[in-house]
Amino acid sequence: MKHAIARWLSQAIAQIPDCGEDVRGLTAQLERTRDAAHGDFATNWALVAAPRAGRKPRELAEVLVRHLPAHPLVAAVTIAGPGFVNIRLEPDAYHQALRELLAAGERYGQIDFGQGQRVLLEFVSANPTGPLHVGHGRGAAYGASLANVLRTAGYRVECEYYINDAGRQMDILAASVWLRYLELCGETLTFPANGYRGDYLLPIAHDLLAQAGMTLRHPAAAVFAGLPPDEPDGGDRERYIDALVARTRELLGEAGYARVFNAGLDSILSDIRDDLAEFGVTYDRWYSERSLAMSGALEGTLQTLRESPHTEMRDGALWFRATAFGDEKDRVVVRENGAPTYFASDIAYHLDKYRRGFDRLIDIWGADHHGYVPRVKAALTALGEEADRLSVLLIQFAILYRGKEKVSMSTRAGEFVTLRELRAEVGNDAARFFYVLRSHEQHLDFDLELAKSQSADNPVYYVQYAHARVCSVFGQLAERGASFDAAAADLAQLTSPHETALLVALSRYPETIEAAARQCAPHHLAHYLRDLAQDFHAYYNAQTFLVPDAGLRNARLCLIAAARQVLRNGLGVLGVSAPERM
RNA sequence: GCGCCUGUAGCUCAACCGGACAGAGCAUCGGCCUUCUAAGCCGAGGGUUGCAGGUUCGAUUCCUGCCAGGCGCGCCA
Repeated sequence: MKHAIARWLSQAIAQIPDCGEDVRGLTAQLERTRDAAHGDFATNWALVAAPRAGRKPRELAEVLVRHLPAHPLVAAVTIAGPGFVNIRLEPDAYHQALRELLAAGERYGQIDFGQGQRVLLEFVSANPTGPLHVGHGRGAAYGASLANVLRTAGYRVECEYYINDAGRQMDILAASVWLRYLELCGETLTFPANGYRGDYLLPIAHDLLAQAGMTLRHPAAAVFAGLPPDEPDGGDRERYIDALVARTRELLGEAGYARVFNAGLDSILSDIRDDLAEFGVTYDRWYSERSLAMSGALEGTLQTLRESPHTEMRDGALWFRATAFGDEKDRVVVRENGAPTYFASDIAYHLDKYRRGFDRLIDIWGADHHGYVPRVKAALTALGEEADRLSVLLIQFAILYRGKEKVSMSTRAGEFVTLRELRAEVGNDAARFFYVLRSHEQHLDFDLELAKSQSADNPVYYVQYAHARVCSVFGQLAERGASFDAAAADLAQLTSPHETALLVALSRYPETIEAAARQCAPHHLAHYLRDLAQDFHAYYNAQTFLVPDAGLRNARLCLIAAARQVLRNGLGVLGVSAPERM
């Protein structure tokens, strides 16, 4: 609907004589009016164009109005205020839109904004060193909802999870798994301060013991002999854990080490995968960091960097001159000891993404990684790629509350930490909805009590209840032995304020999808659905739908059937169920 | 110290590329179930958009400077 009006306007503007190209080329900004007295839509074209045309805004507005041809949907065009052009639609415009909505069904809201552009969306990508926590949950809900929003808006989206399965943290995990295994074998040992201490390693160690038996066992004395002191003994926890990792490798040999390493990785990764799948978050591809090394992509990238004028050897390490591309500091890509940094893998990974032919790359990162953005973009620029094709969306932290009380996020307190626990307590629907209720760049206060409450306070139930209520009305209709006949509906009778409000709200759905896609902001959709539910509930309380007059009854049923459709479509995009009864 | 983000009603947050009178929910107060689900509805009060300037027809939005909070500043990932 908005599209049609916008096209009509820009065509008229292009026809206006006595204006420069720059003025005619200005696309009209078309907005919904805030105040019904201003009609349905308003454009500020005359105000924006006036300075460039060297004419007064109101005068320009008059010229525009004179050049607007008649339009079947438009009832009146008026000039108001400093030079707004207000457009009032024919009531029938909304009735037509309602018919189109019902005909489109689950496709209603699918628009061509993205024009089939290919987008690669990478999100969560948490290190597979432990279960996902509530912070990852927000990234998961946001990423999955954004993927759906973009798909609905006409993009071809692929979702990807980058598995950080290389590097020091994974070695520490492997060593931690092995120590737990040794404990099960009967060895007595002191767990390292910097090891992974979580209980989730215990079943992994158990499985390892069940499958490998004692073949990986070494006496604790041999494991710890000659290691530097750990932190509790006045030593350095980092140096200690690195020595322990080296010892683990040495004693287990390549095959044994790989076995322990993979036991940890596979188990944790499949847990993450299941957790996300249960949360309605699925990926087209799980991309392994290790595969970059194995395929030679990493070495290839390093070679290109070495040969480029943008790196230099300094203190035995290979440095990338990031400062030449606007970063604060130069960055190491290959350490003095010959090992590539995480940054090196990340350059290779992003380069690979670019080469896979996407029009646009989107990375969703935790806000604590924001300092990392300039160096990645710098590296891509240095390697001749357009850094602008990559958008890094930073997602702020979620803070859990139980009522007024902040929930401690520390593992030790035994409070909520994992996404799995959160889902178990509040349910997937509430979790998905709450996570995307706020703008991603805003800190999120997540109230567990509210998310669980089955009341009007809870926006999830509020929206779902609207859907269930429509279903219930149709149930009643069937019980009374009547049926719904859209063709018999006399839509012209939908004239009450509640009906008008609902009609307008329904017509706004495609625009909401567009706004959410343009701004990568699924929260617009969540807010829209709440507003739509509100319009429906108000209507429900004010008027009876199942009236004797068949024309009116079917018209009202058309309207609420449309509301149900949009609620279902919108909730689907957010990954929230639309129950038929509650 | 430097860099990025955020300051909007008592609380949590919206405000589409700079638009018309800054909007919701919660909380507070007052009403509505013999009637399609009260997990609902109706009404009321509540604001110097952190502060001070600037840009212009117009600023919550853009610019500058302060103040407050968060995050980041590793040959970690």
